[in-house]
Amino acid sequence: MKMTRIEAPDFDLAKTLDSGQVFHWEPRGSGFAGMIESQPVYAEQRGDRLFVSNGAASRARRYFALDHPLREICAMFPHDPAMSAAREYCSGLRLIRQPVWECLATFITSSMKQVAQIRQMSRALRERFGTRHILGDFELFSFPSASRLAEVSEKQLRACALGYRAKNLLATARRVNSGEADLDSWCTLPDAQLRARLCGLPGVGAKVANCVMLFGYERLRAFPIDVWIERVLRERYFTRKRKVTPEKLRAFCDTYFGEHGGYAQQYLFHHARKTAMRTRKVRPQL
DNA sequence: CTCCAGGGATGAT
DNA sequence: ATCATCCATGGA
Repeated sequence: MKMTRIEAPDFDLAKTLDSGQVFHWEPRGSGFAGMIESQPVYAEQRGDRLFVSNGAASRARRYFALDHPLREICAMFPHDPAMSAAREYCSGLRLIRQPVWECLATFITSSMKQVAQIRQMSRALRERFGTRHILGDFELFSFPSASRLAEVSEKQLRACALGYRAKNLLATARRVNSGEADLDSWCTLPDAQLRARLCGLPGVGAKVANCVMLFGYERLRAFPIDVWIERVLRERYFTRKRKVTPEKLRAFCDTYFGEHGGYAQQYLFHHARKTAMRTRKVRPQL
């Protein structure tokens, strides 16, 4: 396969794709294969260089946010023990610029699911309702558009293991398809209004809205609070304090972590999740 | 087997 | 305004 070389300092492709922000990239050869918008892409990292299949360089640079000043962003994180450990563990992790609909739909399916299951649902939706592409020896499927999903049945979505999420995804797809929810035009809204619009969609609450703002709309201040982050906050920032209400957590996150709070959040999330997985493997009991 | 997962909507206090 | 419950599914 013909490849194009991209300079990619301060970037870790594998870590970025394994950090729970995007769910469809799969290991192939010595790299990864996935879709960027409607283009099939193979990407492989060698040191500070990223090699991508021909014709994908421009999209890849933007998708992987290689223009984010990562060193400066990390330097602006708060300096506390939890944050420092996460910063060191997650070096090279970047926040991807995802297509908004794909991001929204995927995170509607994410509620009360593990990352491995979100990947399975994403794959099922793509294979059944997306468009098939061939790239060398690889077969890839685009994420189905809102108009495509708007015409399938709830039963078909449940067959993708969506469970109770099927109804929400279908209802949101129909609102987007009808134009009642114009995701593209929302990119000019200030954070609070964008969040309010997103939360008006079926299956979208504060957590999913913040994920879509962060991963889809590039609102780097958005700070999703899920079960992992809440655990980190209670254990590392609110140690031995009673009456830590959701509002207190929210207020703390929105002020303490600053301008790039979403980056800080992703680093804390990835660090917590990966270290927990490791200790479970090493110590099965207890 | 039990417990839990990148939660949200709804109805009861 | 908080709080409890239910919602499907499968990994660990």
